[in-house]
Amino acid sequence: MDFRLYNTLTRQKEIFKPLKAGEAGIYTCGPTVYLYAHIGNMRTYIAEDGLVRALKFCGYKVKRVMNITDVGHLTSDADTGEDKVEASARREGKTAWDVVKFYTEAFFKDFKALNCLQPEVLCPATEYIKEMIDLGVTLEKKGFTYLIPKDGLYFDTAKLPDYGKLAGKAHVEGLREGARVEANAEKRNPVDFALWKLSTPEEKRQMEWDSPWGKGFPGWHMECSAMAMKHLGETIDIHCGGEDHVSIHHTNEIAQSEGATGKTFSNYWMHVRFLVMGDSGKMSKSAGGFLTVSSLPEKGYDPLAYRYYCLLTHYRKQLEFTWEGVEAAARGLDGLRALAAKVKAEASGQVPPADREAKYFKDFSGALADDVNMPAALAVLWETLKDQSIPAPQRLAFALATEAVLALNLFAEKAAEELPAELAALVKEREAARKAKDFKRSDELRKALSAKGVLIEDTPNGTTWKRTRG
RNA sequence: GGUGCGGUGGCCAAGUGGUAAGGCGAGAGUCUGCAAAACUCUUAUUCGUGGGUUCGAUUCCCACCCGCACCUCCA
Repeated sequence: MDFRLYNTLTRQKEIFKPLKAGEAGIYTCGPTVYLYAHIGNMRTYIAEDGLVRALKFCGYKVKRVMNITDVGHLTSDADTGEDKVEASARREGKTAWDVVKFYTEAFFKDFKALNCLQPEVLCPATEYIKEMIDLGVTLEKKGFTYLIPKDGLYFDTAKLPDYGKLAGKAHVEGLREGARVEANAEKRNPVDFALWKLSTPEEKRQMEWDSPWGKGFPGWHMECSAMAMKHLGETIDIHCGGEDHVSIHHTNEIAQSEGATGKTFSNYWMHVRFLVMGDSGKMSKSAGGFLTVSSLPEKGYDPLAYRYYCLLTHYRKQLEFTWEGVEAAARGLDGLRALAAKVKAEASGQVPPADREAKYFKDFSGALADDVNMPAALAVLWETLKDQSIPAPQRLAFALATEAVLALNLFAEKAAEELPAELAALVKEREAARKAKDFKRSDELRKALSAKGVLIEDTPNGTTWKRTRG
């Protein structure tokens, strides 16, 4: 089956043709570790995880490379401002290296909580300084660069005829004409960007390295070009990232890489649209109040309810975040798990291999292969699990198979929850009252428990309870 | 100012040139002391507005209205 992917470069869905049959080399822009990642960031990682898992499900051997930006990302993309990591270190009174370590660990904690697969290769930018310098030297030799004294080595975008092809020529022309105030008048073109920034005496950087141009640190775009080519070759299959990277970061990666090699940098570009906050404004790091993955359990939600929420909307459509939406997703996921548990019980221990020739299986993989259409894939799962005409063991086998791509812990055993002694006593008292047919007292107690977030359920096998969210 | 995207039932959301997946919610029934849970059923002749192409458009084209994002730090 053909795997189709929307390619930002051509603005259309294309059949994915890998460089090596059956394999996919993917580079995904990772986090800048100067602060916690927020749930908007995580939407992108969930979508990329979906791509990786979908390709694997469809039989591809995937090598995913993800960078950790631990140096060189300035507070402004115009190559001005402070290095984010250095700024964060100063703010928190830590060393830059401690900041990086702390937020890298925090990131992967969230990453795992959302069931994102660990990338095959992880690369911190600070471990690839040599590769970045080499790339700068190559570009310099080929005449793509110029040096601004006491500032840095810059890429001359006028030297690359198709500069800006990813974002669209007209778009780059718009930038060139300077809709924005140009912060650095010494640049030859407003869209030129730094390959290497020189340390300045007043700056007192914690992270800096020697280079042919002087002591300093790499420009933000350098790491992705250097590391992607190091691990995946001069041309890679798929490059992913958030939609904001189209016009600057990825455009400049292309400029650096293609300038240096003369070859196509990436055959396919996949961009995930933003999660936006409905009422509380923009989801951004600079805005301060942003939600992290840990906000979810704090509100009583399984982080995977957020994964499900993201999967419910196609990655190329803007997703508006609301707590109501998370609630609906959480209920949906609960329902899906309950359905899965029921099917498992019906299957009574039988787990045959999944029938890959069955219509539902093909529908499911077809949805994945159609530009990673997760909402459609989920619909297939729901319909299949409910379809009584399919033997339960077959449905179970299918559900288990879909976990490889949906990763929603459908069959997770719920940890036995303990109720505080006083509430447990109320549950017992109510059960006794109910047995004695004292329904008035029984209903009072049920109401009281409900007010404390405990929902009573009377089953033929006795009374049970469960926590409600709140 | 530049670029791009979207408007589908109460809400979220797939989708297609031949008459609308799925989820949440809601309503009815079964069950229950009553509930809850579960199960069954129901819930858009209609896809922003106005034109056009077509035997036929929600799906293609044009115009318009509305909303949003990116180009500032973002994924």
